[in-house]
Amino acid sequence: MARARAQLSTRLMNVCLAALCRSGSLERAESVLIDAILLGMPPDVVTYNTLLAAHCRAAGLDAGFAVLRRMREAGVWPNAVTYNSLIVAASRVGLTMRALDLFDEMLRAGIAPDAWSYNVLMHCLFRSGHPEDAYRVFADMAEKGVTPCTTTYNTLLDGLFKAGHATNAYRMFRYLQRVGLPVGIVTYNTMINGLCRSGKVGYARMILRELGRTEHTPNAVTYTTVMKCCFRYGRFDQGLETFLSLLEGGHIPDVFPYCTVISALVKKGRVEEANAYSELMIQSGSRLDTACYNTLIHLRCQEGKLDDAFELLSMMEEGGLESDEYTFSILVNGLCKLGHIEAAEKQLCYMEMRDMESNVVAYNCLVDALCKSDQVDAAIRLLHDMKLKDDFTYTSLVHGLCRVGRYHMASKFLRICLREGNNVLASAKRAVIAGLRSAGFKNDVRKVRSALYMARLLKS
DNA sequence: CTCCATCAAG
Repeated sequence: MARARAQLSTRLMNVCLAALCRSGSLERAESVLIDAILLGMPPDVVTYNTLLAAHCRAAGLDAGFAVLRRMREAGVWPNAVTYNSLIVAASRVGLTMRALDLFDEMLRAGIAPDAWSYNVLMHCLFRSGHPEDAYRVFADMAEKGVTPCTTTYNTLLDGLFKAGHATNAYRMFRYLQRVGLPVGIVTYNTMINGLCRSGKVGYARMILRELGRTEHTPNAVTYTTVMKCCFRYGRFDQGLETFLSLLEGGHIPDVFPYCTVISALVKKGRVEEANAYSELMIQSGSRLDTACYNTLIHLRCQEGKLDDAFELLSMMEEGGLESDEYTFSILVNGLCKLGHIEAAEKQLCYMEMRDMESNVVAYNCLVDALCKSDQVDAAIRLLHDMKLKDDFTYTSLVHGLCRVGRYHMASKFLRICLREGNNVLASAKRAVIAGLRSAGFKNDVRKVRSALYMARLLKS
């Protein structure tokens, strides 16, 4: 009887704890735990799992491990949910090997992975660019007799699209429908998004129409996906209408639609409307994350209000949000466009100090700005600092070199670029060939042509 | 009662 009462109160405490964790009051959740122990309510595995997931979200994987130690000290054994949360935390920061190790550790500890374990592992492998391993996990799941759920299929479909297998994803979707496997609104959203991004707009429209004939209700994600698709394919007014129809439906519970429409407006130079929707987003009461701030900073830069942009940056950092590679590329781009090349270089230095995983876009902005202001040699020097270069890097550089008449150097970089497996825009290729020809470098024209031919062969 | 999937930012 006393035991039953203790279990009931533990359950109540867990509900309370989960609510506090959800609202971000981790400290209060911890003090509730202390009070509960003092009052004789023993924490159980759910209590610790709740705290573990919250700590992982707030402070990362190591904070999660600290909770794992605490639960072991309290004599509470971790279960599949515990490991699932840790795997997610590892996956979130790109620690794929760590996630795989945790999965193995779970097996060694005699804890049977559930569908969620397989789902999170699959997702981790897809997002780290290992689709083949993800498919293997899916096969392994079936072999171990764990039934895939909606999330499993949704993860798989999205992964197929992201790995460039749109046709396979489409077939898989039809298969799921045919055999009556779970297909929900997330599945439809995944399909519409994937088809759009892989250029199969007609198919995307077909799936959207099909969605309208089902009992599933399109949600904010559906609207955002459709909007983005419109903006992508130049149907600006249609995209804006989609946003407005979502707005008419009442309160938008999500920042995604706002960010989508604001950046589309900024790109069009319609900053007044962008400002109006920024206000709505801020007033909507949703918590602004780094992407929201980045969108707003981009808007300020585009307006030429650099002081306001940097003020937003400090607001964001004071709010406990970290700037990311998007923030830096937006700032570098904004500074360059307003002629503050040195300040842009300073931002790149900050970025180097932060040791961010991807800085190629920020570098590209500066390379492009240097090339456009005829400081091609400075751009070439900058290229040496870049760990990774892409098509944009070389397109800017090749165009820049052609503009100042250095066609030989341009052809040299074009060939380096092709050798590295990169490419440049067709306009840059034409500029090089036309330039070489006009300068009478017949030999170079031949070399460039054969390099382009080789690159095409290797592609197919 | 606790853990996963779809949409936004250059």
